[in-house]
Amino acid sequence: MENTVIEPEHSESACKGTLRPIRDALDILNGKWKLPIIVALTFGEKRFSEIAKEVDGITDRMLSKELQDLVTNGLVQRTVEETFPVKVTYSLTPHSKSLNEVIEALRKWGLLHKSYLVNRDR
Amino acid sequence: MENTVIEPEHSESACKGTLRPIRDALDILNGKWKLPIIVALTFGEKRFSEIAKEVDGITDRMLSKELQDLVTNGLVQRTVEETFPVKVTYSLTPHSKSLNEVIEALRKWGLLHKSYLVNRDR
DNA sequence: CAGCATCCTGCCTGATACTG
DNA sequence: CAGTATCAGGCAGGATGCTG
Repeated sequence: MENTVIEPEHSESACKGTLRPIRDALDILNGKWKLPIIVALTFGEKRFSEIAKEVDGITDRMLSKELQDLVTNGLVQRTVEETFPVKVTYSLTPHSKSLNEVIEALRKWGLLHKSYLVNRDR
Repeated sequence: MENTVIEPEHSESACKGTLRPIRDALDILNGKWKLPIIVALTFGEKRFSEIAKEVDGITDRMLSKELQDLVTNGLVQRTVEETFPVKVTYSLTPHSKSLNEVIEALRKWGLLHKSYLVNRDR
């Protein structure tokens, strides 16, 4: 039988159990750009250059790399239309829609924290 | 609660407006450790070494640095008891409680994503 | 337009040792 | 116990230029 590694009564274990999924999530969403890219795509499918325009300060190199990561992790879909010139569009996958809650929570907290700082430093 | 109306004609502006608070939040919560530290503290105030034990893999140096950041940003409170040896405890500030929603959303998404990967790779 | 190659820099991070 | 000092490595991320 498997060792049951989880003892619910120990708060330390409870803490670590809570931590694991959070670390998992942070590992996928790590870095400065992934969430901003996803947010840009929540407004609809976009082309490479359109995303670059929306996400302030990102370079082509970073955008390229981050998009690859996102595709690999099933968060973004890449579609190539064989026109000329080739038209490549990126869009969110159904699975990435599940990030809405995370994004909304972050957005709200960003606003809250800003107003907190204003009040504190006044 | 009022619907923050999104003007259809300026979808680019709407996107960037949404992006700013998210970038703000990510700037505060950046790095590998800040959220895990905060989560560890949601289970109650803790001493330096206790946090180090809960947050897997963190070094003293990192913990020290990150705690300073968190104190600076008003998310963590540092309390010194002048006993001998000195006892230092860290706890969340009321303001950092507002991160609960973010943390919960991340945790849920971490679990969701893991099950997504399992299904996909099977 | 889409996106990769190259180069470069700073920061994140780790390991070890040390103080009050 | 609660950190800080120092040294060092690696990788994220920025700037620029080039290809199909």
